[in-house]
Amino acid sequence: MTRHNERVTTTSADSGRPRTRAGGARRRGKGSSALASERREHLVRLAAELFAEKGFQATTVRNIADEAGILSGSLYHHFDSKESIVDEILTGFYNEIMAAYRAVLDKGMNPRDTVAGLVRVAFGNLEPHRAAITVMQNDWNYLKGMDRFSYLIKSEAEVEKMWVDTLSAGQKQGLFREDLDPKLTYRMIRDTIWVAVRWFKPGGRLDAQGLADHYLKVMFDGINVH
Amino acid sequence: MTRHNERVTTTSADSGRPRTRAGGARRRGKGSSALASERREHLVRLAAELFAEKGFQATTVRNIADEAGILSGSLYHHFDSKESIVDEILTGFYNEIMAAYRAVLDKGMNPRDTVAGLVRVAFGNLEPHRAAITVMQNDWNYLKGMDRFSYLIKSEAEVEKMWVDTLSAGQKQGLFREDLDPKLTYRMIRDTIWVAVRWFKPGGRLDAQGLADHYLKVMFDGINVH
Amino acid sequence: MTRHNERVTTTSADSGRPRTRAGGARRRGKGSSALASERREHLVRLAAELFAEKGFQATTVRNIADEAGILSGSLYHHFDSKESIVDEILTGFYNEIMAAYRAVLDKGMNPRDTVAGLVRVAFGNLEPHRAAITVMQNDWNYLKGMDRFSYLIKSEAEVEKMWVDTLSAGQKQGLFREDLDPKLTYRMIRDTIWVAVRWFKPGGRLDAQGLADHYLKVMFDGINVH
Amino acid sequence: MTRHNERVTTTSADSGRPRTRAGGARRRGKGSSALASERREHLVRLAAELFAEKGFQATTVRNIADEAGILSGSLYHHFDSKESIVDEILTGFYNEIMAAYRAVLDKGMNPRDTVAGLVRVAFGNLEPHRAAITVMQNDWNYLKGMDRFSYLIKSEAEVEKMWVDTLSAGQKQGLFREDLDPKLTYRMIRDTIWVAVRWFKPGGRLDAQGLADHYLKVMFDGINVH
DNA sequence: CATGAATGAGAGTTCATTCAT
DNA sequence: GATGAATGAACTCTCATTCAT
Repeated sequence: MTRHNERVTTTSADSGRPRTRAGGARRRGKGSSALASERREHLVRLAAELFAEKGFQATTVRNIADEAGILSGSLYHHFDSKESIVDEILTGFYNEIMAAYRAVLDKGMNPRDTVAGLVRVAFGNLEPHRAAITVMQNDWNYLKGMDRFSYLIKSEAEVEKMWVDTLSAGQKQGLFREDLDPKLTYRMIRDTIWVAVRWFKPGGRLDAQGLADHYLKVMFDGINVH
Repeated sequence: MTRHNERVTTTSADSGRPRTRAGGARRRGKGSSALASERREHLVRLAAELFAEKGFQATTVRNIADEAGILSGSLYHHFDSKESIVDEILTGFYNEIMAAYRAVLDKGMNPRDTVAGLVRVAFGNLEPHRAAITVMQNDWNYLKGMDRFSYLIKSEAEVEKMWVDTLSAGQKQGLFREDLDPKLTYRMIRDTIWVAVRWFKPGGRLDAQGLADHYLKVMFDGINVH
Repeated sequence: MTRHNERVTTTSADSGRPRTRAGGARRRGKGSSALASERREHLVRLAAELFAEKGFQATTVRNIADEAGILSGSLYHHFDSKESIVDEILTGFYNEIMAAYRAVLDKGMNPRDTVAGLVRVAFGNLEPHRAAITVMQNDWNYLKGMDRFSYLIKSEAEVEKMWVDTLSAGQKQGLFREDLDPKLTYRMIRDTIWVAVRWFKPGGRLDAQGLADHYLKVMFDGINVH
Repeated sequence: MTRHNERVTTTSADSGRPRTRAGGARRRGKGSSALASERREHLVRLAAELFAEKGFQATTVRNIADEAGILSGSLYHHFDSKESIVDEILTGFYNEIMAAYRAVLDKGMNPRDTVAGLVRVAFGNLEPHRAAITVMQNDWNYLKGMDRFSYLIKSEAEVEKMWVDTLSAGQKQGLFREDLDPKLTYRMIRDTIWVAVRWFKPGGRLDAQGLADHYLKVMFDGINVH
């Protein structure tokens, strides 16, 4: 359970991604396991901050180790590799947001309320998953080249389908304008939300839900006076 | 004329940024200058493509040299450093877009048309400056830490002022809704436009101006049916 | 305790010289420290030999690593840079000799005996600090250009003061000829001693103290028969 | 006559040192030859200044070319290599000083006056050959490793013989103290003179001959009051 | 004679990773 | 679990030198 590189993706079968050093015998009592897990999560959080601040490539494993007060080699007791750390960060984010998105859809609301719900979910993740989202924004171009992260592409495709279906349904029901390209519209909405992570400061003038409200206003009715 | 590190920033006084190796006597005839400049620009374009594709850090100078069919050391005949190449890319982009933005403002149109004009300028740069914009999107977090690129921050501030002033004027004239935060709105608009570079493919279904039209519709009137 | 770049200069306050990579948390037990220090000193000695033999610039870090039987990159586990190695070499030498000089002065002998004492101290360092002195003689011109080594200039000034004061006092007391320029005389003495490192071979006909005796004879009474 | 790498050593047969590119046909009218020679000498002087200031290794051919207002490649119209430039500098110095030393010996004076003459010759070269002497002092360790400069070692041996013979003769004639080692004494004298180049400033309080006088006083009679 | 572009070897340095203790 | 030493590959950059124009 606390093996290296653990990732539970609820969406895709965890097929075929490599799992280095997996075979070794590693059993432990329950108590220490929990402690180990805590330590591990702590390290992941430290790493996430650094990745967000300086970028994945620019962050060295020594940076992370320094922050944790250990030597860089010692990190390899907890993680297979630098990649597996960022993997853990992103997986955590994706698991949560996918579940939240599905919960919105499962409510079976009308398309307008569904869209509002999805937007609120996204903005709601801005604070708790700030680091993961920042990494996605800044380092996606680099990470996407690695087989290991192909699951992100799959999840992204699933999210796109959720949105496009909802937007199209909204058009059919006369809620949304007919002259919009659902795919294009989705992309704009998505990007606008996530990119906010670059300047959003928790504890600033507006909190995440205030931002969501502001954004929904513009998105639904535009900036013009009608 | 063909000195290393040449950059003409129309905005900021070019004060104090280092100009390596420039000191020596270097005067030249005339004809060769144009040829040298062509070669140089060719190399810059090659580098821009690679930076856009793989990221600034992940692109090695050998990658660039390989692409140009020369050895990595030979690049240093044309450029001081890897940084000075990306500098040239970004400066070219900023010089052009700043001039275009100012031209829009100088027309003295009403705020709505001005906003439309600014948006069209931005989308219009998506194709010719695709690489530069991609680098800005993906590597900004890394580049911003370097003194050398502080001019980008200055330019960015100037652009923000253009937008915020225009949006505020529009609100005063009753063109834009009063309940919008101009600064927040600007940021959303800005990010939404630039981030499009990630998926925009020249020669696709919509060209840049088609995108601009689509975007202006949503921005001005929202996705709702009124 | 075993941090990189450690240097204890007893003369100058260690103000403001950079201490790369030092920031991270780094605390240690005790026993290993001594071993680490031994390894480090061994490497410093190897490097010193090479610097003395081939010059600082002409000695590559790969040369040093080869001599130590490791890879060049591994040196950076122990030292920040090539410069920090030579720094360590020179600091060790300066700390020792400054202390020895001060000890001579603290005895409060008459100027003639003091001068003799200083000369003997200098010659006495020829063997144990042969490499450092050689580097000072051959590479000073290069090293003096670096901020990092400004402490050498300060120490040198302090030494000059010791000598000039002693020589002047000797003149006042009628021990040394009045028609000598103390500063000029000091420089001649100093250079004559240190430059001997170029041909002095430990285990040769004369040992360092034999040399000192020979030199003192010439210095005090000249080569003429009186 | 104006071929690359020209060196006329009056001492040693110019045996076997490589002469790159020597074969090529290169004839010229007398007038242009003189001009070329002037240009060449100018470049050598520029290079000598730089070598003296920064050291041979630390001076790049670009440094030299910059100083001359040309491109680095253009230097190779005048010289085979960086080494051949320093060779020219040192050869010029050695030719002159060897001739001057021999002239002193040829006067057949008594050993004391001969020693004084040799010392004055040496100090007299401090100003006109400051750069060459500086290079010898600072870069000798590096240059001595190259076959090309073996002639320096030969000349040095010849000079040593001149001195040692003179000092020994002086001892036999009862002019110099018996308890001195001639070889050791010679080395001290030699080093003390040349090393003065490090701090000797033309136009300072003492000119070269003033320095020589000061030095001869100390050397002959010591610093003690008798 | 000079230019300008390129070569090719090698420099110092970085860094993810391994592993015996 | 952690240390500390090391690996090995790669990186940016430098520089003497060559040569077609």
